[in-house]
Amino acid sequence: MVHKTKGEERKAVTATAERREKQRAQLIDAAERAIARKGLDGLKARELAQEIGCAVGAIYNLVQDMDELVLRVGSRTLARLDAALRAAAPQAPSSPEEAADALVMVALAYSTFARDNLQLWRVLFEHRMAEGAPVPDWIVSEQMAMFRHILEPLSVLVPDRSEVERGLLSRTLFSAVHGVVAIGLEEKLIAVPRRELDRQIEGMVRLICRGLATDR
Amino acid sequence: MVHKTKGEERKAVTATAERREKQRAQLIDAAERAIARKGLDGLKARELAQEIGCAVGAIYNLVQDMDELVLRVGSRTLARLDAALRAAAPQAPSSPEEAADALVMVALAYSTFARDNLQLWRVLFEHRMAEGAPVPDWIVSEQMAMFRHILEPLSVLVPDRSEVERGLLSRTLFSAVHGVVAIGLEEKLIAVPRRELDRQIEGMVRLICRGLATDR
DNA sequence: TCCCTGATATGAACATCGTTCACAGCACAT
DNA sequence: ATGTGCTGTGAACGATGTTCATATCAGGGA
Repeated sequence: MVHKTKGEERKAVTATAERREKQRAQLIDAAERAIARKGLDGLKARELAQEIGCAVGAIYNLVQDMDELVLRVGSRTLARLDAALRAAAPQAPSSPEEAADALVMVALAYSTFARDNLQLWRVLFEHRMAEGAPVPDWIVSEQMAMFRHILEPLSVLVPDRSEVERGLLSRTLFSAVHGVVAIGLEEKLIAVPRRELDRQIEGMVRLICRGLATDR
Repeated sequence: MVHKTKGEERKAVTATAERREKQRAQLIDAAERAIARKGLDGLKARELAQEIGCAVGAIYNLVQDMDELVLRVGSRTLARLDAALRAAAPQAPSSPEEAADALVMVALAYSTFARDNLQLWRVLFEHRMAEGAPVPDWIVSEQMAMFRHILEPLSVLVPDRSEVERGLLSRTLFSAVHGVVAIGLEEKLIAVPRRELDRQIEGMVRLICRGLATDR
């Protein structure tokens, strides 16, 4: 086939690429299950190959790296987390009190999600790119999207502050809640019972909200 | 040597054990340097062996595991962190205002330490025990000791709350600051400049302190 | 219908880990 | 001097991610 038109190429590509896309989905599914069950270190190329029924080498036709695979699983997790946070505070608050409630709800939803998806959630923060770390930009934008769930109630709570100020604040608030959850679920320390953890989270968020609302 | 007295045994042991202890210190030094320079993944048994001038197998006479080595490095880091936090708030505060200042100082010292010892600091939280994870109890007690730097000012700030309540609060406060620092230093997201990070930390701690002080 | 060619799948091979182990050498008591 | 128990040695082992020569296949032209 010396001469190959665009159309022929596309047809040929779509024919095989369909299978490929399906198998790629299977691969990500398998990887997701493996991580959820055995953690990030439990992800083995050979096990995945066996599970989706192909040779080890074939994986590298579906995905460039193991890193890319982890990233794609992370993307799914991030999407589910986003949905969970959205469900926690469906409509925009119309008063500072509602805003505070919304922030508490989002924070507790975050805690619940992390607990229910412990291993997958950990991957979002544990995983580090190898060496030169050319972080894909779609990851960055996905991360930013998560702050939105905090940014909206925050805009109701402190409407007088500047946009960038609220951006920083939302990031700080998210990070604080994340820290409490992360260390609370860390079994290296004495585990905190769920009730207490949720109580601490709510208390902290309310303290910050009250402080923000009554700020000079 | 059918019969060996206690004295003989001790003498024999101390003779070789002295070298061993010295070499073990060298090993931990080398591991610390390696981690500080190249991160936890840059810690290789063969490189360590070459650096301290022994065979790979000899490492396992000085240390049971690579895990134990990481733990020992972590212990050192924790000790330095403890010293840094102690230096940040030397004397016990005598008023709620001083207590709040002390907490801010400790939080900023934490941020500074994390920034200046990024890789070593990360190991404290990244590292996970293999499988059955029999976490050594000296690690736990060392971790608890860190909360003390927060617990003391907190006792001045909210002297009416119960002991256990303050314990939980100190843990929560630590976790919140840790979260802000951890995500702030994460290069997977857009890096936050140091000034802004410190400002956010101070702002958050002051908000929480004010909320605690004026709590009904 | 029958190749022939370019893409794809295969799994053995490779590099690199942590860890183990049979063996050599050494220090020291006898 | 001599044997004996400890200790250092580095080759070997078992995993692991990744690559690559080779086999297989799909599908379009005579």
